[in-house]
Amino acid sequence: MENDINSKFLKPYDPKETEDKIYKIWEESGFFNPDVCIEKGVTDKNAEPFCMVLPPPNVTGTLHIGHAAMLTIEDIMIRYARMQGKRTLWLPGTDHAAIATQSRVEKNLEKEGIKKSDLGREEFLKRVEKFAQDSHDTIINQSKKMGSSLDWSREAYTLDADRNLAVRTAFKKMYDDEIIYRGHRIVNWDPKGQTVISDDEIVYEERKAKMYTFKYSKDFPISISTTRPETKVGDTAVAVHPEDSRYSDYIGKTFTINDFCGVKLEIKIIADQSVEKDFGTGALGVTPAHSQIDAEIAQRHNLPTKQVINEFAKMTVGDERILDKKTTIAREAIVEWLKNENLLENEEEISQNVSTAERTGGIIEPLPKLQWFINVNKQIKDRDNKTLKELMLEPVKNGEIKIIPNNFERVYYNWIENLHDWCISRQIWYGHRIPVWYRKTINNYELGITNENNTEIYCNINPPEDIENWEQDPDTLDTWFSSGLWTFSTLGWPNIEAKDLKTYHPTDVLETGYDILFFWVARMILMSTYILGEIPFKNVYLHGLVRDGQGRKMSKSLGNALDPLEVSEKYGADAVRMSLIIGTGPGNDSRMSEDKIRAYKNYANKLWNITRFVLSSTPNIKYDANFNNYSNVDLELIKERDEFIKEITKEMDEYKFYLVGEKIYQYTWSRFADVIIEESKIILSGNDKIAKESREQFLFDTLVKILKVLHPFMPFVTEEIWSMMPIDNKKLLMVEEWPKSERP
RNA sequence: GCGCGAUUAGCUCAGUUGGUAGAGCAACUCAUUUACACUGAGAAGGUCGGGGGUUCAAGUCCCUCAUCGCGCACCA
Repeated sequence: MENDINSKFLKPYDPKETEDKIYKIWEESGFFNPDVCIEKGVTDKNAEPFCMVLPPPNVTGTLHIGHAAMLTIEDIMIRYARMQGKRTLWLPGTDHAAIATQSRVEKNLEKEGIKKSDLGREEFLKRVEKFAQDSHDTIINQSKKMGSSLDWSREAYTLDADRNLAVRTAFKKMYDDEIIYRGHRIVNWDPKGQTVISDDEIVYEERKAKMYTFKYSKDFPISISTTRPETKVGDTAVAVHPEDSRYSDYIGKTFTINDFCGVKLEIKIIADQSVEKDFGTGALGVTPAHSQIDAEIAQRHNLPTKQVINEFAKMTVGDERILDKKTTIAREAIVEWLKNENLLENEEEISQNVSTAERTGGIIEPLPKLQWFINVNKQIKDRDNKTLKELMLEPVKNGEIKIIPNNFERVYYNWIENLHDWCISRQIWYGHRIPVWYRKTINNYELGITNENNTEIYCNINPPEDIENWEQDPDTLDTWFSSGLWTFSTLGWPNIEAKDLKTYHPTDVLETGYDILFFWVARMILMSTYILGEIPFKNVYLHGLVRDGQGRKMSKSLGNALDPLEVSEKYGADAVRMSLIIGTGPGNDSRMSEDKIRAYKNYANKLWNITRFVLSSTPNIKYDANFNNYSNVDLELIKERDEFIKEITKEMDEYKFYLVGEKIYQYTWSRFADVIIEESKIILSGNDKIAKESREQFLFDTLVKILKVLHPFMPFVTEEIWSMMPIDNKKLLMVEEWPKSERP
């Protein structure tokens, strides 16, 4: 019987006509779900599991090209594992991204002239949820367009009911273990976002600033330097180095300054090791309420704390010159006053790092506030008296968790060494509400302001029964708290008997951008080792940023951003996937250009035409995967091909996808098409029946193998071609077996 | 200040345990309807950032300098 060549091959390959259709076939097959694979007999029920969780994209809009790169790398790993017969799960989800989402919606409302306070908490949250839902739908749709073989039946959201239960359960456990505590400390306050943020959410921006050197008063014996004169109205001490002979006579004395720009100061001279003799005047004005370092000094020396700046970055002391003025205005006023009083000794332009909030851009104001923290230095009984820091460090040090590329291991250690307690409470509305209730009393309860540690506290997974006597903490949790639980909250935890949890945790690979190594990867290790006593994943594969052709960051304002959907529409998702993979080693930034994508679109078509040639040259073939009557010439070619497959299989296992993609490209094009097919024309038109049959089988067999190894990279075109291959009893290509390099 | 990268063809990048410098893209010359013009053949293009060292042998290992990029810390 003659095999009819599909007439589709007479036209160039058209990804537009193909990709949506193919994705639908995959979805309807159910094979994205490992349970279905077992049910339908394509995966052995005792097969080794392989699991990845998708780093949940933020529901702040749409996917960018970086997401497309992430989806591609992960889909390659997943499809490869599935074709190797593993019980393969890739679990999707999205992230509520607390601050990021809330501030996006706030900005949108601002355009309509609406403030969130006008709406109130409930109404505002409805708006955020609507926005989040729309973003979610867009994101899911985009992920499908990229060909991601995610198990949609297990989709999760960091703020849905199951994840909320996980969050409350984790919080309660940490509270009971005294890992979570409430404390009055200097925190990073974002006046723009009106919330506290963690150290990791600070972005340093180098800016020019003026450093002023002056005395508090004419009689004061020591000059000090600062870039923030307005904070000096909150000074309670001047610190000098203990061995600084210039100032030793003054140590221990207290000076009263009756009028420092309208404010009375009591300044004690103290000696502290942390002061550098050679910096500035060698003397440091101590402002305990508005500097982390100063607060530490103040604590060591029992100094009073005097808050002079409020949550709106406005002054709370002084007279009309500074009272209620923004810090920047007050600064000018004080400098002006210093000049008039002849106290200013020096004014110098320096460059300094200004702390800004990652999401709002607001300049951070250190303020003393009562907040919730995770203690990273407390010894934990259930974990061999190790601290969270140690728990995070150990599995990476001893190789239980491998980071690829491994130079990031040192970066990780470096971060842990400098780690302070993690502030987890946020004064925003969109997020997991803190599962803590305070007893209402008549006079001592005002939310978050006068409320002190002596209030009766109830912390539990569920609210107290006599709820009318209690008020829940108004704050929500840092978004990374729920993200930290992601590897197991998505698999059924806190039900520790959940089948998925038992089967798939620890997960195999966590693939994500190196930019969230601390935010996310470290926090997952923290949560998993502490809560479950096991690592969250065995391998961490870090990818870099996708930049434009000139190496610049892609951004809307530069106009160089490539929209993954737009280019997929134009060149096909397969071409976009290939161009995102090739030339991209782990941990390195990569470059993207339309030229590159176009090249891989041509490749898809090349493969299409190779198929056309092979099928039209073998019209009577009865493909036999175990054919053994090969000519000597063909045996040589088989040897070479199988060597090639062996090599790329090894490289797949070493996560060198950028290499494998390129090698398959080269083998198919430069070797198979340009040389082998050209030579075949002579053999196929000749009279040697044996040689002809051998060559037909070889061409067909090699095409089959190319389709298989290429499938993880270019799933759409390979599946489409596969569907038209005259092969008996074939499955979908996505669940076919990855070729073995050894011949029987 | 501490740490991490990078520097190889015009551009983007590979380069395994040290063993005759590789690929893609671009540009150049030729072929002209071929399975495929979303094509084929060919040629060109490199003191591997500089200097020093180890070695029979260094793009690769060691030291040093330079330039670029990044992270963390400091930021009186």
